[in-house]
This record gives sequence, C-alpha cells and structure tokens, in this order.
Amino acid sequence: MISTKGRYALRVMIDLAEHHQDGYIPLKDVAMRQGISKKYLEIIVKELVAGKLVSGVSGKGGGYKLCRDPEDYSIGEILENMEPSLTAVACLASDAAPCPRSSACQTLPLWAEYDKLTHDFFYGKKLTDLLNI
Amino acid sequence: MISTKGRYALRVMIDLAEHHQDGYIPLKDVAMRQGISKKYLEIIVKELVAGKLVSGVSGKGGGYKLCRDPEDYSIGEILENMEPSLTAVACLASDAAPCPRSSACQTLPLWAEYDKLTHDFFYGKKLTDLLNI
DNA sequence: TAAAAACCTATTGACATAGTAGGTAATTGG
DNA sequence: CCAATTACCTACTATGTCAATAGGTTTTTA
Repeated sequence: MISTKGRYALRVMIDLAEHHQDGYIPLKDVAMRQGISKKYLEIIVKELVAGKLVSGVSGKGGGYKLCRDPEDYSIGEILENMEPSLTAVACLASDAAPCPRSSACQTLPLWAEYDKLTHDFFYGKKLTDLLNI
Repeated sequence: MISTKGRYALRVMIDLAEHHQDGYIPLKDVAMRQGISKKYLEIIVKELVAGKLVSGVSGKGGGYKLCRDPEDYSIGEILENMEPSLTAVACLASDAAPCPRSSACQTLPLWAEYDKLTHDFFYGKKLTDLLNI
C-alpha cells in the first residue's frame, strides 16, 4: 500500500508544478489548496528537499520550488523518495536479509515479475501527465 | 506490501497442489517442507478453509486438501482471501470512506489504472503456473 | 525590526503484523 | 476400543509503522 506520505508528496509535487512559474510557493498555500495539515506536509517536504526533488528558501517571500522542470520528474522517483520501498514483498526490498530459500522459492519469480511491472508503470508516468494545466 | 499471510498462503496452496493426488495432507508436513511454524500456518489455513479454497478433515489420517483442481485457482483470489485488500491506496479499498476530493483528485486516475494492472496480473496467473511438477 | 517563512526535535495514539501459548473436539489406525 | 493423531478454537503479546501533533529555533526580507 502506498502511504499518505507518498500520496501527499505526489499532490505537493503536482501543486508546485502547476505554480512553477510563480517562484517560491509557501507551504501554507499548498496546504490550503490541498486540504492537508501544514505541519504534516513539513515532514513530507523535508524528505523531498533531502532527495533533491524540491528546494526551499526560508524567510519572508520564501517557500518551495521544483528543482527541475515538471516533465523531468517520473512518478516512480517521487514515490520511491517517500516510501521505504515500492516492492511488493519483503524478500525483494533493498534492505532485505538474504533468504536461504530464494534459489528454490517457487513464488519469487512471480513477485519479481510484479515488481518489474510496478517499476515500469510508475517510472513510465511523468509528473506532467497528472497536471490540469 | 503483500504480508507473510498472503505469501505463506500461496506457498501452502502450491504445496497442497503438488500433493493433490495424495489425499489429505497433514499441516505438519506442509510446515516441515516449507519451513514455516505450524502454529502460524494454522491461522492461515483457517482463513483458506473459511474462503472455501481448501477443506480440512480432523483426526488420524486427516489433513487439508484443495477443494478444486489446481488449474482452477487464480493467484489473485488466493491473495485476496488473505490480504485486507490488494489495492494500492486506501481511497480505493472496498471499505474506504467516500472521499470528498475524489471528483477533483488529480491522482485518483493513476491509482485506479495501477489497481487494474495489479488485478489483471494476479488474476491472470494460475496456481498451476507456479508448480514444479 | 517585525513578520513570515523554512527548519528542527520530540512525542503520541491507534492500529497492523507476525507470531506464540495452551487448550478442545473429532476421527481413525492398530 | 482407545490412544494417537489431527484439525480447530480462543486468547495473548511484543514490535513496529502510520499519521499525525506540538512547540519551538533559525533565516530572510519587506
């Protein structure tokens, strides 16, 4: 399941994309438009900054802004910046302990195939595909 | 993420399918072969019985058996019997509260498309596709 | 210089996950 | 026929994650 962090992050990115030409956008405005608690969005945006997806400027007149043009973001990279993993099963997560059964596991190929499907889907979609404007 | 319940249930179903001609299989044997605690498997198999995917017989000589032929099970129905939902986001789960933003939500179509992809993938795969024999 | 904004650390309630524990009921092979 | 074997049942629990909230400090500019 995609958590609220991933979903809200995507909505923040959409919101910033739609106001990309307006310079730095205060988080208050995003929170208002999206109907999400500003306090909670702070946590989310912090991770977006850490992942170099957006940049922030403090002080009056400050706010957040996309680092690149909207068409240069894939949905996949936005989600993976927020979620521990987009992987369907723990065995395939990046931090997974090596499983002694993996070589004989009859279900592993299924999960791997689904993972590829998921990866291709979300990396194939771009932020611009979700914009209203 | 698919939980251990879903993954173990699938492995139980595979195990039962591969011994389908041997009549009723004691859970002890499945637990042994799969390297999973029998106590935990009891919980899982109980749900498989409740979902009419397998049937159990008590007493000496008893055990569990598939209700149908292996080719008549899709992976999707096995997983959905165990997981609260295969849906990627809470908004689309069957027990979800109606979201006031859904009509204007810019991300909903994305999640819906991914859900369809997931559904088609797991319902397109059959239990027989995972068997060794 | 005061308002506005990002940025920081800590805490919390609720819930799900992944089991464990200890029994009872049913059935049959010897 | 009875003891072994098996499913079936209720309850409990430790751990962790999620989805926030709370209350501050620092930075910048109008």
